[in-house]
Amino acid sequence: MFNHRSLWHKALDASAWRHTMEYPFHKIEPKWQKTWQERRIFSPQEVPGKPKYYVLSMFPYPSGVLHIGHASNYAIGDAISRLKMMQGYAVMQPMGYDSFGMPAENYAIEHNSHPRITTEENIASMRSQFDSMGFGLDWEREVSTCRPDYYHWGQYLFKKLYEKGLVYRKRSFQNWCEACQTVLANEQVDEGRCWRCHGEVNQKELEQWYFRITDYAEELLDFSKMIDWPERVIQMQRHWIGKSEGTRIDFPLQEDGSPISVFTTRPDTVYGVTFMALPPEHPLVQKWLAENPQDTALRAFCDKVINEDKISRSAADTIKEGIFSGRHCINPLNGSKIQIWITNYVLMDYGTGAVMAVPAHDQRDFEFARKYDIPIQVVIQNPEQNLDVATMEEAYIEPGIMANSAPFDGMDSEAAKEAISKLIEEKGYGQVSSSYRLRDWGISRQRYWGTPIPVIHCPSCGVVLVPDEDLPVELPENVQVGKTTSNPLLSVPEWLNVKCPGCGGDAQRETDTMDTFVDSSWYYARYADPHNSTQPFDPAKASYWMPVDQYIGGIEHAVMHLLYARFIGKFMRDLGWLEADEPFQRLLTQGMVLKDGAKMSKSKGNVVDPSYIIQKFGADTLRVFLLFASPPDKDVEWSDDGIMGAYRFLNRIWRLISGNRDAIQRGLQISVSQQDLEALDAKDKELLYSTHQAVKKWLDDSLQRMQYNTAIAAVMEHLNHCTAIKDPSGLEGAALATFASACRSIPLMLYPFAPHIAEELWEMMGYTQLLHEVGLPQYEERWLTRDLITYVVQVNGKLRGKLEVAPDIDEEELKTHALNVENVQRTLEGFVVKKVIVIPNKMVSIAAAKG
RNA sequence: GCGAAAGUGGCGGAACUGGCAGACGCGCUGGACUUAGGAUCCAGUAGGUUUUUCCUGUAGGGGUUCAAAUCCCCUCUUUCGCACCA
Repeated sequence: MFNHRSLWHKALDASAWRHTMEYPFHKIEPKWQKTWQERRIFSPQEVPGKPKYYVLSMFPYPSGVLHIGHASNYAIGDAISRLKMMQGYAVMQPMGYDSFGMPAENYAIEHNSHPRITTEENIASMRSQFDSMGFGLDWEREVSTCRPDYYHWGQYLFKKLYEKGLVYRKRSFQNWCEACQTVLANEQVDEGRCWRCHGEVNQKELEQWYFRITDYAEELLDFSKMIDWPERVIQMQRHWIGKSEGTRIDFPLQEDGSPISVFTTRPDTVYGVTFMALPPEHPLVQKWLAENPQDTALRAFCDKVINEDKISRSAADTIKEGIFSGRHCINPLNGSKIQIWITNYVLMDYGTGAVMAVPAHDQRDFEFARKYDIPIQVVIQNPEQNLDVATMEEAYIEPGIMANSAPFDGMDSEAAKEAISKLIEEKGYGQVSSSYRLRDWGISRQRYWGTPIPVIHCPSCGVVLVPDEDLPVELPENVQVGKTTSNPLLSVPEWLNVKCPGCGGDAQRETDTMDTFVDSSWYYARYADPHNSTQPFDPAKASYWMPVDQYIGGIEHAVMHLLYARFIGKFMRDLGWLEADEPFQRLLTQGMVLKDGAKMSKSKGNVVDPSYIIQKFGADTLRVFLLFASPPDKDVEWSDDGIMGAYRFLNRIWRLISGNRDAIQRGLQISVSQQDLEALDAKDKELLYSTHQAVKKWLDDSLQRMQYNTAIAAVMEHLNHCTAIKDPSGLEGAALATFASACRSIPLMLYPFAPHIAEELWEMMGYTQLLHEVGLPQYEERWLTRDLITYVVQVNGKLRGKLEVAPDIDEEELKTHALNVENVQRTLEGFVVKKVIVIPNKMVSIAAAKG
């Protein structure tokens, strides 16, 4: 907590109490939270014709403790939400819990309890912490992914995907985390380690369920439907999908003519193929192994490579190794005989899982060929320096002039790419195609605490989907969590063994559960109709609320969650459940809260507990600090002094308004004419100008730019102007009215950031409406421009004087004035004026040369 | 290695389309009120200087412009993403 200073611990010391600044946030905050809740202002209904605004912050895993990062994240969402409420939108800001998954299971093991119990306890505890922050969340729409009424529809969605051919099962080598005892999707492996526990990941052959996200690869590359997504996230997704265009070519095997398919982006190098590279996992290799059990050298090599962990195998600097298979295939273009090698550097799950190796023009193939003395054939000549196989030290990967490529010799290689592809298609050797880095999404997890996959395995019928009327397939309760080494659901026979819905014979349930990213890939739509018990949601309600107007979450979800959610969103659209092509119109990736430059974590011992801050300084202080410290998409550096600054700011406001309560109330009753205002003396008129300017800046920063730090700065600046008025109670007439209306704007501008104190001050001024009903503060154009404008005068780019003139001054007159400024005259001595440039309302710039 | 973003006081950060660099806050310095200060109020706070008067200054170097933190080129540093993707 506050370990580098102990100042505030003294704040609770009674002897020092009387001098400590203090506004009654302890009373105010619960009061308004209760009022909001009673009046249900955060539970919007669908009102046809009323514009809606859907603000969604990524739902948390219910750890039981509200972290400062949550506070920061949801403070941003709440600011947007309340701003939109002031603007008159029907605002929905729901909240729920991503409550399935390993952490919940591990937490229960740790506490020797059941995840259902610990999860519900944690949810209750988080709920009260959310409320103590004063977030405007619609709890009537709460969802929790681990409850049967939610995962029922996840199972239903699985069935729909299955029926549309987007689910399949495949036996293959998987990323296996030994610590978590489960498989991981490729996206969940980070530098060869588990994204959650950072344990080592190795390869295990398993049968797994997959979602065919690759069917949507092309559409997922279309980002044109988003209004405002960070370019960074789009780039990351684009790169993750990794489309490359090229050609698929079939190389017939010498022995029986059956084809080996390769994918290449360099069809122009096809005459330079000198060997074929296959990974040990390739089906052909597996077939050869099965047919020739006596080939121990091949067997040993394959076993070794497959069992090598993925980190070292996939690292770019791993030494390339291979073994000659003893077999050959034929290059269909020139009939040459090509050796087939089994290697450790080809990936089974990219392209076709086989590579035509062109050592002269691919660095990896080059290294391999040099190591094993495989011939190298130059087919693209470097126009600047002739390539010689004998002396080449690296592959030549640039374009050049075709050589040793029969009919294409002398052609430019870029042109040859197309010509050769065309020839390949004409002759039926292959076809032009695209390949994606994106893999299908493996959703099976060998864990207990997840959505059961609604499938029954029947010895005679095979895979049978659980009928709709039997959904949800509920998780059994009596599982010895943490006590099983294999799939936990296998240990519950009364759940496991069922009758086949097809033939009525003995059958077994699927014991894998779904990746929790499945749960979070459609929750945004469930919020539109969270209690529907006959379908995932009513499409009519979804049509009102969807898409999400503003989605907020961490950059860590740039690829996984956001890509999966887009995929399922598009699928639900294709089913006719949703109308929008994209579920999230705008995306804000908020920054992290750092302390001492590092992410807060228990292990580093630099965690700040938000409830401690709320208790000492109030939720409004915490929110103002978090929003003021930096723009929403940047990291926030935690600062104890910064908290004090925010607290001081709110106290100053409190003193200003509560201290001048009567004057303000009186001033608000006075009706003033335009003439009265025009006649104000300079000091009071200045307050009028600065009020309108502050409101304008505030509106701009908070609504257009979503830059709350500067919006709050505008309020602070405005406060400074208000407190500069020394004796407000002595004011009267238009001057008092001006002061009162300057003060009146403060709660309005504070509301999205510090809603409790804002409501209290508003009430103190004698108003009875809640602030979101009042609407946004307004400004008038007239009071943005002062009677006199200050022009800066520059000579050759340097500030040489200032000029106070009327806003409607004639340009020529202004130039004359500028040239006559004393200091300007002095600077211009010995110079000839070449040009005078006027920037309206800002400056006069004089270009002069020695003369 | 490839790609992207960023670099501004002691600190967090402002400066939106090129137009007074350092808004606002923190911290610091001095003062006021005080038994006291961790409250509050006032003044100051980029560096230098001849301290109402000019010079330098937005990672460094060049360029475009009347005018550059902002645009262009090169270099350096940091962060992030990807990393045998054929």
